[in-house]
Amino acid sequence: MSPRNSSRTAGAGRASTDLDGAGRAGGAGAGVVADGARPARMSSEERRAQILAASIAVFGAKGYDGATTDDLAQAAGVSQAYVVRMFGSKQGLFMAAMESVADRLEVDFRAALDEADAALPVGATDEQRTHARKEAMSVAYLRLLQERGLHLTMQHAFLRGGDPAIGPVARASFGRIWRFIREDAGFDAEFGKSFLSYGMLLNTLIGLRMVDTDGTGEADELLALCFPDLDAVAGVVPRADERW
Amino acid sequence: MSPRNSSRTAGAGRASTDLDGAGRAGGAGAGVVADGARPARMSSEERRAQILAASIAVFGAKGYDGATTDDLAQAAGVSQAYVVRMFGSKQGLFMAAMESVADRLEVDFRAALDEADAALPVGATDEQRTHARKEAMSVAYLRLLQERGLHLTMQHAFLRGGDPAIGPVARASFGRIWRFIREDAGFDAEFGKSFLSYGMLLNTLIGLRMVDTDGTGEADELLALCFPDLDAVAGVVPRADERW
DNA sequence: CGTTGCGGTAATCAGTTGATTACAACCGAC
DNA sequence: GTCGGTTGTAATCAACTGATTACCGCAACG
Repeated sequence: MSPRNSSRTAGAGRASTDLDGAGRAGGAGAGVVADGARPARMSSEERRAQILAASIAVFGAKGYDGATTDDLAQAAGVSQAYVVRMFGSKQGLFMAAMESVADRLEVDFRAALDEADAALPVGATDEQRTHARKEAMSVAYLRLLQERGLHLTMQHAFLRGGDPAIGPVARASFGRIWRFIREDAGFDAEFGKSFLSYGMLLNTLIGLRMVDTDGTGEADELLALCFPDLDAVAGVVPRADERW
Repeated sequence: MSPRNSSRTAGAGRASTDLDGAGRAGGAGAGVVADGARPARMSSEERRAQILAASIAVFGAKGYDGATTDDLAQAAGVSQAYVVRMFGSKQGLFMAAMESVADRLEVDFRAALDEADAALPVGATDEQRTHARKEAMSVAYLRLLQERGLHLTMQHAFLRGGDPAIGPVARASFGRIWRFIREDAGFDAEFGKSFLSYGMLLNTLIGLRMVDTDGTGEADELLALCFPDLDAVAGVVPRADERW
């Protein structure tokens, strides 16, 4: 009966009425294009990446239960039916998103450590090296705030340990990060604990949208302690009024 | 048409997780009773407390979006319509639950500090006293694991900063705890930060249901570091297979 | 040329779910 | 004993949502 929620259909508008110019887009490039933009056909691999990125943003803002497959689809610019089919289910998409997040964390951490090593002056002590590497980890973690929703998607996943399907994936992701810190990076357990603690506190402050709520200043003393460069962060972090 | 989900009605549904003693005795009988038992009429104040306790357990396990008003009602042993009417809306109930959690945290922290002071040997140094008080905070926080769902309800609330109604309540609760640590308890900001960090990491591990998943042992080195008495905790914390 | 496969959507279904309404049982006060 | 405020419920509504189905259009290929 009802045409379903107005925007359940795919974003780019006119789909079926395509008859007109029907133009066609430059095949090869498959650019992101904006313009008056065509729906643009792309490889399923590209679409997959696009949907994953959009999902991370949306899941981060609304959580697993709070995000509808329609939200996800709209954010990615495709139809609701498509996301469901491509990932089998909303659950499948969430698990893929979480794995994507863990991948990204590992990649960025590894790169940060390599850079820290490369930037080390010749003849630096082990202690100096370790310190630089620890610092690099934190910086990398904060820099990832630019990846919309990454921290919060992770946080939402970490609350779903009781889900028979998602739980194992979430634990595995957490486990990977821990293993990276201990084995690949070679930090001691004590640092591992405090680094993760710090990370979870940051995630919490972000989830609370405390960075920015310039009003009350509930605990901006804590904010200042947690975010070395608060101003820089404030421009990137999700705002309180931004439902998403 | 359909009589709604079988258990949407109240029925003699078992009282929530909390022992029957629950909030305390007080009232004349108000037995929880089992038997063939009548639902038993109670004062709205008692009901309110009962629903709140049940809600903390359920919201902790399923989150705000994941918990249905029917889940909440069943856990409290009342009808779905009743919880909605008593708190106005599911949102209202969640906000009340979060405030209840913050109250409980503050009360227990305060009591723990008082006890620590009382237990201090005469002539103890300031440093000894501070150390004992810090230790008492952590112990109190872990002991609160017995309050089913408290940590996870908090954690869920901390992810809803973007909600126009819940966000302010969540931030206020967090702010209260921070203010308690800094002003009432008088700890320095550095401790405040590391205490909260530790707390958020604990909440994460609990949300992941990592305590217990005896299987993989993803990161039990970390668990051992975080939980001073892991065995004691394992009996209380929600298990992975326990959807709620 | 046709046909086969794939990217992609509209329409729709079936099950949920928060809220509302109307009504029932109970208890204390007068 | 009955009247009124409460405690509490069954039934239902209207909206939403994840998934499924059936279909469209393009491109490459033989």
